[in-house]
Amino acid sequence: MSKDKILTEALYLFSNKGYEGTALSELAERVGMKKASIYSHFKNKEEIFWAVIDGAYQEEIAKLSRGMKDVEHLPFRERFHFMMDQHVQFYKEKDVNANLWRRMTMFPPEAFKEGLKAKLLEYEEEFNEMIKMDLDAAIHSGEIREVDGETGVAMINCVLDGLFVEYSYYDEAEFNKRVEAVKAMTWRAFAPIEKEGD
Amino acid sequence: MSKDKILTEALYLFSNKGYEGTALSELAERVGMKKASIYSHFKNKEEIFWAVIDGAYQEEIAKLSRGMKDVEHLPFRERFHFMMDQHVQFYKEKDVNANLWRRMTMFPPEAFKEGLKAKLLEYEEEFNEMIKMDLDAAIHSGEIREVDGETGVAMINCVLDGLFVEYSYYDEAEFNKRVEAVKAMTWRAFAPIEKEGD
DNA sequence: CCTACCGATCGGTAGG
DNA sequence: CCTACCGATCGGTAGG
Repeated sequence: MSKDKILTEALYLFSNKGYEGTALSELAERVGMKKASIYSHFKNKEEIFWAVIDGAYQEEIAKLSRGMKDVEHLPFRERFHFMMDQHVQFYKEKDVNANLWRRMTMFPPEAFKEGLKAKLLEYEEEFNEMIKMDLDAAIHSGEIREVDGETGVAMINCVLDGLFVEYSYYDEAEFNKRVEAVKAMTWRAFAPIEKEGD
Repeated sequence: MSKDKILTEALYLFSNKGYEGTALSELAERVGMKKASIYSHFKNKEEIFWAVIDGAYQEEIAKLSRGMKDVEHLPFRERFHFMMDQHVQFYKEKDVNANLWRRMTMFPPEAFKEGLKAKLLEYEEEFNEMIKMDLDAAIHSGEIREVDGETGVAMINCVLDGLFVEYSYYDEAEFNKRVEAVKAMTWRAFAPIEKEGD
């Protein structure tokens, strides 16, 4: 369907050039139609924008809970590494989605600022709730050191955000080295005192 | 001088609206002259861009080495907290500079990508070299746990990058809570095993 | 889904 | 530092 094709190409362009940086003429060319024809499918550029954002958001929420289900039987340390790797993998392979997220988080088009913020906080709350429960369980089983739930969650969020940024300015090899370093160091912050990890 | 005024206002606009998002007509209006008059001071928009970037870069380098000098006599743990706070302070107060940095790191205008990357890596190398020496000294004096230099540097960079991003999407109070959490947890990753910090 | 067009705005120039 | 203008491109519409 043409409508889907428009959304796919719009995702690509918004992700790489931003909202204002994307011309409908270029979008039309990628889709293989004339600019005016886009208006048979969408009311205006803004409507395309929200359709793209909603699509990306749904996809992420689904992926998140799918990923969590897969590993709930593993020991915490492995869950931790898995979660880090999953996010890193996401930064790498679904460049379009991750990039769109990056852009809209940090530099939302002025007019859509409020709406975007709401969507992002919604996502984060869901994520935080999952992590906090996970940490509590790991503390009780002695798999990690005592830590306040919010503090642990804040730390994990922060290193993920850091890697999120760094992916866009290091080459692949350097980035991979940094991911391993950060995983090891973050683990040291959580690890029980007696049995030192690495 | 009008030229300085142009640069000041251009810094503000590039920082808040990006390069392509800044119209020379708006810049002129802020400066208090007509658009065409800008061309008596600069060859074109691109020349304004590089003048702004160079100014911001020089300012950062100067601030970095000034800050480091101030604290070299303190114990590592305090140096560590100071360095974190200094960066956070920078994110907060010089919103223009930090925001420009954020933008140009993550979403450089296509044409200036290469030039910007070079400048950023230059800055980072300087920063990394300072941190690595600092870590080595702290390991020798037993103030922190044994850690590979690059690994430690990568960790510090990552949490700073994470906070860098997060500043733009939390409110002040929430952000401050996160800064404290991340400082405490990062310190746990570096702290000696015997004497637990917090 | 197209041709043909709109008013507005962009970066930049001529000429003073 | 200004008035007056340029060609190109923007999002969007009329009418089929």
